[in-house]
Amino acid sequence: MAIKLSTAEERRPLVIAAAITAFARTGYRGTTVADVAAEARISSAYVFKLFPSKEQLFVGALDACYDRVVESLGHGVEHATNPTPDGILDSMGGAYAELIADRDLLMLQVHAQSAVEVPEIGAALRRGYRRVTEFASTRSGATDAAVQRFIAFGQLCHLVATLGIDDSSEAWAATLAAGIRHPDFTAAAPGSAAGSSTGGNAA
Amino acid sequence: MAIKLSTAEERRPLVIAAAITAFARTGYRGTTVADVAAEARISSAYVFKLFPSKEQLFVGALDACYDRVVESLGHGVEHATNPTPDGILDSMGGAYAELIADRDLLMLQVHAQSAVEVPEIGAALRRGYRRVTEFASTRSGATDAAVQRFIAFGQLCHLVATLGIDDSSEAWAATLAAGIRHPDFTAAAPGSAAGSSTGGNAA
DNA sequence: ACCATGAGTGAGTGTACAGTCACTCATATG
DNA sequence: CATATGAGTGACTGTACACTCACTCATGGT
Repeated sequence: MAIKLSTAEERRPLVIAAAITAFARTGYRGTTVADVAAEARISSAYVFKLFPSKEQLFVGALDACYDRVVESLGHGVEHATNPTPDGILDSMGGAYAELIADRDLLMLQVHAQSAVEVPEIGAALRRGYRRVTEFASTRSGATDAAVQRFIAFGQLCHLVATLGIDDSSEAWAATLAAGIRHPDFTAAAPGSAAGSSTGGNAA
Repeated sequence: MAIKLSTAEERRPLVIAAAITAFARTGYRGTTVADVAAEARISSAYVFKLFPSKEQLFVGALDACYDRVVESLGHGVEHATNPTPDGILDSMGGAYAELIADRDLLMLQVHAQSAVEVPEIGAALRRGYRRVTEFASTRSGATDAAVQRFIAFGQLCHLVATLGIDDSSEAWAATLAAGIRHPDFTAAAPGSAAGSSTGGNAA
C-alpha cells in the first residue's frame, strides 16, 4: 500500500493515529509494532524510521490522545449553556463523553495506566492528567472538590466502558453505569446531551 | 529453596500470593511465569503443574484479590462508628484504603483492567466488581447514587496511587489526591481513620 | 527392605517480537 | 539524461518467553 509517496512529516501523524487504534485494542505490551504498521498500511521497518522505539511511539500516541481530550474540554467550555462553574464542568463532561464514544482514546488511557512502570510512559501519563486537571480547574473556576469529583467520575466512566457494562441489564452494572451515556447517542448537540453524565447528580 | 515438601494444595495459595505480587509489579503481559516462580521460590515448571496456564494463574490471583477486598469491606461494616448508610460506606472506604496501602491489590486491579480483552480475565474482573458493588450496596443500604460515588472515588484512588502523586506538592496533584490517605498511616484504628478518604466530602 | 505416589526440577522446543540493514525505486533538479 | 535525495521495504538477528518432558528423589505404607 501507500502508493502515493508522502513526506515523513506528513506520515508521522497518520502513524500516530494508527498507533492509537492499535494500542487501544491490546495495550502497550500486547500490541506489536507490526500491528501498528499494519494499521497504518506501511512496513514495520518504516515505523522504526519514523519513531526511535516502540516506547516513543506509544508516548507519541498518548500525548496526541491528551491533545484531543483537552481540545474536547475546550469545546465543552464554549458550548456551556449554564455559565456557572458547575455548569461548565458539566458541559466539559458532556464533551468528554462524546469524544470517547469510540473508545480508542479511553482504552489508550486505561492501558497507559497499566504501563506506568515504564518511566517515559509514566511521565507522559502524569503530563496528560496534569493538563486535564489544570484545564478543568482554571477554565471552569470550580472548587477543588468539584474538580476532583469531575475526575473521579471520569475514572468511573473509564471503568464502565472497559467492563463493557454500558447497557447491561444486571442491577450492579446499572448502578455503576447510571447516567453514563450509551455510545449510540444522537451525535447532534455537543453541549446539550451532557446532562448528569459525569457526576452532576451525586449527593 | 522449598526444602520442606508440601502438598500441591498447600502450595497453590502460596503461588497465588506470589502471583499477586509479581503481576502487580508489571502486569499480565509484562510479567513472566518465571517471575512468579522466582517470587514463590519454585521452578516455573512446577507452576505449570499447579496451574494450567499463565492466564488461569492470573485469574486465580485476581479472584483472590477480590476475596480480600470484599473481606476488607466486611471489616469496614463491622467497625462503622456511624451506623447510617453513608456512615457504613465511609467506613468501608476507610477499610479499603487501609487494605490497598501496600499497593499490590490495587495495581493488580489496574493491570487486570488493561487485560480485559482476554476473555477469562474480563469475566473475572466483572465478577470482582460485581461482588464489590453488590456487597457495598446491600451491606450499607445506601442509595444507588451513593454506591456509584463510592466506586467512582475508589477509581480515583487507584489513579492517584498509580500515578504516584499521593504526596506530590504540585497543585493539580493535590487536587486529585485530596483526602486520600498516605500509605504511611498509623496502622492502629481500622474504622476511625476513614474520614473522607474515598469521597465523604464531595457535594 | 521395597515400592507407589507425588513433589519438584533442568533442560529443552517452538514461536513471536523489537530492532537493524542493505537494498529498491520514485521523484526532483540541473 | 544523470544523479542525488529520501520514502519505503524484505529479510534477517538475537533474545525472551509459554509451555513440555523426562527425570530425581523424598516420603509413607506394607
